Amino acid sequence: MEKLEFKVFFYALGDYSRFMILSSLAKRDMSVGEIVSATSIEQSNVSHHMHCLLNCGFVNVRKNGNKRIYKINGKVKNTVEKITEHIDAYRKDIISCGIANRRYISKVI
Amino acid sequence: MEKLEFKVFFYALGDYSRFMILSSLAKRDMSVGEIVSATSIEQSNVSHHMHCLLNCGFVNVRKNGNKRIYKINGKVKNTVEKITEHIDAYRKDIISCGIANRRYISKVI
DNA sequence: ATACTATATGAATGGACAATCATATTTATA
DNA sequence: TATAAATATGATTGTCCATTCATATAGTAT
Repeated sequence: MEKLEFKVFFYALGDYSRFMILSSLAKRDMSVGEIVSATSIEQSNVSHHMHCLLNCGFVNVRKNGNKRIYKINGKVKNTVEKITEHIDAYRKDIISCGIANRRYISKVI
Repeated sequence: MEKLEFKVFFYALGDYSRFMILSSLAKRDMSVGEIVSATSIEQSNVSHHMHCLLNCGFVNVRKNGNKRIYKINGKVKNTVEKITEHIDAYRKDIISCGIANRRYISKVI
């Protein structure tokens, strides 16, 4: 594995807002407005993230009236689900680790 | 899954240097000097990363003379191997994505 | 055409953190 | 005990990027 793949993978998936957006889209296709409602992330911020996710090929988009409906890529859906399962399975270990007590991480809860 | 677990998981694993250190330790236990040789990461930087990884419970340490031998945690080893497999499997998709062309990612290759 | 809704874009700001450098600590050996 | 080897620690710096705010664009309906 080379640095480029690694960086891209962790950059794109490693942001909580983007991961939440992808988790929402794993359930069903959604417009931007629906994503905003589902995630409580502010609209322009969602748009910025969608730009990133489109750029990655992690999502596709189609028009419906003046709405844009986003759809998650099948492989990405699989990855998101696996990571979610993994984190849930190791939840206790992860939470008990010292990193969880660092200021910058604790304060964002 | 909550934000805290997510943040910890991606913070600890999502750094390329730390991931390379963990990949090395997945093969065998190593002293700091051996990690430095294996990864070409500068010594004090390795020590900082080991501090983080110890803090996480991702590695354990034992003394041998004036050396410190680090050992990877079994669960983390499993995670590192799975992520490596995953990235290798989706390598082409990841590389072809627009993110890979961003300045800050391209220039680090 | 106008007003309204939905979404996108651009610029600015602040915070997180990896890497580096210098130095301290620990252990071994002469 | 003095010196050398191995590792850790502290402080600093630069960069990346998520968020926010303000505004632009596009589509719809009246």
